[in-house]
Amino acid sequence: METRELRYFVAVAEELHFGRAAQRLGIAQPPLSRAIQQLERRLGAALLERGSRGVTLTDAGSVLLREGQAALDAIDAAERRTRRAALAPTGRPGVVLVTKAGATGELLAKLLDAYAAEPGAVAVDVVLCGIGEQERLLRDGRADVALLHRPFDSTAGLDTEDLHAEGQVVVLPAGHPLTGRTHVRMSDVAALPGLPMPRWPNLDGTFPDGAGPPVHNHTQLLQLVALGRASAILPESVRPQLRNGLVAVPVADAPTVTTVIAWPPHSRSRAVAALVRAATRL
Amino acid sequence: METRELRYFVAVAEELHFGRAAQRLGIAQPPLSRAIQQLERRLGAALLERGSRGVTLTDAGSVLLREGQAALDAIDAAERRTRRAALAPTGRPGVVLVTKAGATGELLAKLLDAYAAEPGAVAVDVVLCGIGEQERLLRDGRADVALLHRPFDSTAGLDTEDLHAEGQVVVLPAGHPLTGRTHVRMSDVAALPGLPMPRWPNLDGTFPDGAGPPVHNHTQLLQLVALGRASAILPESVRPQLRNGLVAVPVADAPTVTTVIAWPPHSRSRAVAALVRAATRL
DNA sequence: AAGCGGCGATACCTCCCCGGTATCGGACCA
DNA sequence: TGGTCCGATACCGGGGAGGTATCGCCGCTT
Repeated sequence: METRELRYFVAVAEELHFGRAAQRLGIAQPPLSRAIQQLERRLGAALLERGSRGVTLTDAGSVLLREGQAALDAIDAAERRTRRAALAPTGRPGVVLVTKAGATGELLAKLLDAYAAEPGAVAVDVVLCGIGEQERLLRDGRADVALLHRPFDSTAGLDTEDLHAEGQVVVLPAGHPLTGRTHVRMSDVAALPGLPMPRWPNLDGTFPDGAGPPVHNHTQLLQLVALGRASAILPESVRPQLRNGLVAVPVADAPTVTTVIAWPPHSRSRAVAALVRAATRL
Repeated sequence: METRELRYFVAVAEELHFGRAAQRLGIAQPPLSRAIQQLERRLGAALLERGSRGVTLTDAGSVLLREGQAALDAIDAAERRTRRAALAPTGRPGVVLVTKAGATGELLAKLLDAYAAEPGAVAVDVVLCGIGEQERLLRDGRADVALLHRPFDSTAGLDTEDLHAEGQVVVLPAGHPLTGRTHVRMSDVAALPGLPMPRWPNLDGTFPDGAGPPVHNHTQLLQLVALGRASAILPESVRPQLRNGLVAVPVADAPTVTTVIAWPPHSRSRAVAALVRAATRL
């Protein structure tokens, strides 16, 4: 199977429309139709159901969509990492570390310090990205190592090492009745009148249904809490970042948040290994 | 990057010889040279060092070899799994389970029984393969789920669930002085005169250097032990398989062997999920 | 030192296949 | 029943992949 065919199929499978897929690929529609037919013939499998109501995926098509996306990511990763390796004349390319904006501030600073103090340390580019994007950045080669937070971030398909575990707190506007308590339970928070949990965007940018206000980052979120429009359950380590007017109360039965360092499983980079070693020694 | 280019590069990088690589690929040498040059130009990276003493890999080339092999495996997996999905008219393709020949006999039987008793169970093809091949079978789509043994098998890049932990025993010919002991230590075994540890083949079929006899499977190994030519450290569960003339003595400080069930991280197969659930309930 | 063999690069040719334009055919709709 | 939306088909042109022949370089031989 050629990557061209895979890219074509993934485009059609995502758009479920030959015309739009062709446009997105920058080619005309007829060659796209032909390429997909040819792919189906060579695989001996019907991938798409062409109905008058548009195009739908067959079971085999769904499999190829998932597996094909993973394969295309692997190819992108190969290309990117090769380019990066070639840029480093010393054989010591820099490392790209990715983490969520607004999280792990202190831990990240300590990690960078500890690593920089090691002999043979190389430059570390820190990339801050949106929710849920880290795994993709690691898989397609735009990043070499990530700081993730279980159970929020998926670590499937990555090698990880646990760094830090912490409980969670509910962040409330100052003066809220619950702020007097030494701790609360999840059920207390879920039932708060007028302070719904906010909604985070899905990977495709849309928002799930629900009552809470849509938010894109932690700053927005905390501002909404301060305005009395929302409540938020966050790891304890947000406490130092809380502005005046916000109070954090421990949630006894919220799941523990574990900060982990993660990297692609077949990584053989010395720099990543050293970074992981530094992290585990923190 | 096209898979054709990747395949060509991987062939050259593995052979370190354009002529042989071309032969292996079934093409002539000049187009291969051209394709590699073009790839290097497009990546803006030197991948190979052409010296009069043959071809060597640059740093960037090493990166592309590793990443490229992973990407090609992902593409093979996409193709194979799509084909398999298309063969199953009910949307319930069979599952391919892979494990080492001669190991996990009892556990595997129990697992297959437990899974078969579940509603909606599908056919399970059991593939027995050689040492160290399981990961590759999972990654390139020839298998869907595997039984592995830590710490011998690498589980990098796979999702796993622990099933069973056991100690190890040293297998000796009956009558050997150590067979009177209730347990031994690694240092006792390492120093045994005339009973060296056997050598297992590497992934490419060659054998590492050393004193022990080369072996390919457990039957060979146990026969050599019975002949007084070798000793072997194996998981406790081999005891029932031991023929007369062989004695097992627990090794107190040998690493614990954990049997795990493993599957590709992005697997969405219902059947694999059910199999894993059945396994964890054993 | 000249010859020779091994190996990758270059030159040049051919043909396939990819992509483009024009058009068709069926389904749904007013 | 004409319109239009959408994928398939027909046909054409150009680029690129692969083949053969040959070159250029290096190291070995005697």
